[in-house]
Amino acid sequence: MMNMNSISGKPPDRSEDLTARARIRDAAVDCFGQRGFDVPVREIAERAGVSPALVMHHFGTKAKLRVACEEHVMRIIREVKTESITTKDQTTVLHHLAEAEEFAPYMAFLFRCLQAGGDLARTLYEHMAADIEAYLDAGVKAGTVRPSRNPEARARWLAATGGGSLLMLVTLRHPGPDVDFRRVIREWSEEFTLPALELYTEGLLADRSMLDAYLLYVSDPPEDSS
Amino acid sequence: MMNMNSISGKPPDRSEDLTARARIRDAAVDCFGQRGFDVPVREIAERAGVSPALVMHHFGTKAKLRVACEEHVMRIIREVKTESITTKDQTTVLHHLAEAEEFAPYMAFLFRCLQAGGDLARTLYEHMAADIEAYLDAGVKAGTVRPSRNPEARARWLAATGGGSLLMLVTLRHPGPDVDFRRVIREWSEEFTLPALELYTEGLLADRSMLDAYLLYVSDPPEDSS
DNA sequence: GTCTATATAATGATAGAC
DNA sequence: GTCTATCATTATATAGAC
Repeated sequence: MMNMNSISGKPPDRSEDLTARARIRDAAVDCFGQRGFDVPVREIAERAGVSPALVMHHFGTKAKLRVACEEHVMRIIREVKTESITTKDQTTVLHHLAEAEEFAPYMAFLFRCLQAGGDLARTLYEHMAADIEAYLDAGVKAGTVRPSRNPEARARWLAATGGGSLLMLVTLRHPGPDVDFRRVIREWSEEFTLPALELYTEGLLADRSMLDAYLLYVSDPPEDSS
Repeated sequence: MMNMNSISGKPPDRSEDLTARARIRDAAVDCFGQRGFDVPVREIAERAGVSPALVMHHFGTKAKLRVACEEHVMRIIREVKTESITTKDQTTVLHHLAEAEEFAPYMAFLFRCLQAGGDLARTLYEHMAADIEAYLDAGVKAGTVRPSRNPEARARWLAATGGGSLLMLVTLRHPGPDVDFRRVIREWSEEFTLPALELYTEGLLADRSMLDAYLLYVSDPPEDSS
């Protein structure tokens, strides 16, 4: 559970012999991830070792630069996912990514997307939910996971609570611009693994009355006042 | 569970016969809540019906204006909470607040604080966790809630997942500046009540192996490599 | 392709009249 | 207390030389 740096494939090329365009894009991914999307173009240019004007020359606007970063990161994630497709455990791929040193910038970037909203955030959320659903479905078939009345809703809830609680920890504990993403993941694990596992295993409510009342309520709604 | 607009006390005075200072502060609460803390001072002034210079005259800087808003909102929340102290059900006070029309601006503001981080966000989070812990503790004593190995951690997890999932929905579904907070709450309920209740009642994992393995792991850690 | 220099726009904040 | 007018800063984006 703790030392599975088993992501084999090529760590994305970050060597110095890249085109300026690629260097700018990589610098932008780093800056956006560390400091959020409010980071000035000047800083991205500085990190890439070029002038601010060259950034605009290659990408037109800051918004387009961001889109290019999103596409690039998504492509990498997709590659890693399809590459580890043989691994049964799709769900924890993101977790492994978070622990692997060389993918830290991409994880930070994805996190900023989740924080800022937008198309990529929605896509990411859907992917997380779909992965969780498939994973749980396999568990149900294997008998290790309880079946659900609505597996899709359950997966979405798990994605929202998992990602959301992480989002919460970051905004609470890292008010400054720079986020040590791996540290947050560690804090999250230390603080929440016990209660989560406990609740996932034993539940929270001692009796079924609330659930039954809700099921009765939705099966026979009083009146629709929308 | 669905029509408890039972918050009796005075809806905060929003009439037109307020000092300009109070009108500016109220306008700021509205703007910050709807549009986030990036809203220009000019817009706050416009909504308050005064010049931007008057805003600075009364509050010095935008940051101080924000602090004044935070203090004002916290004072109102505190009043409502102490007022409904006789109600056993402290946890759902915030939920009722969210549904009550006249408190919507304050809830939106609090949400923006949670989204932006800072001192108030931490305070809010601690309050949520403390309320939940007290509520669950009463449930444990009454026999309706299962006991936990670490009630405080459980309460914090519930606060983080609850607030975090809401945060997630907002950033995903409301990319624009304006947020219809009550609508998000409604979506959240419709989408997540079933899976949450199901999981809280029946659990997720069919057997105890993961929990037991974790408990064994923490009781006898392999080696500390920090 | 890459740079320096500059235009343009937005925003927080100030000066000073009334 | 309240306003108009303005400043200073910062950001994105452009123009044009090399």
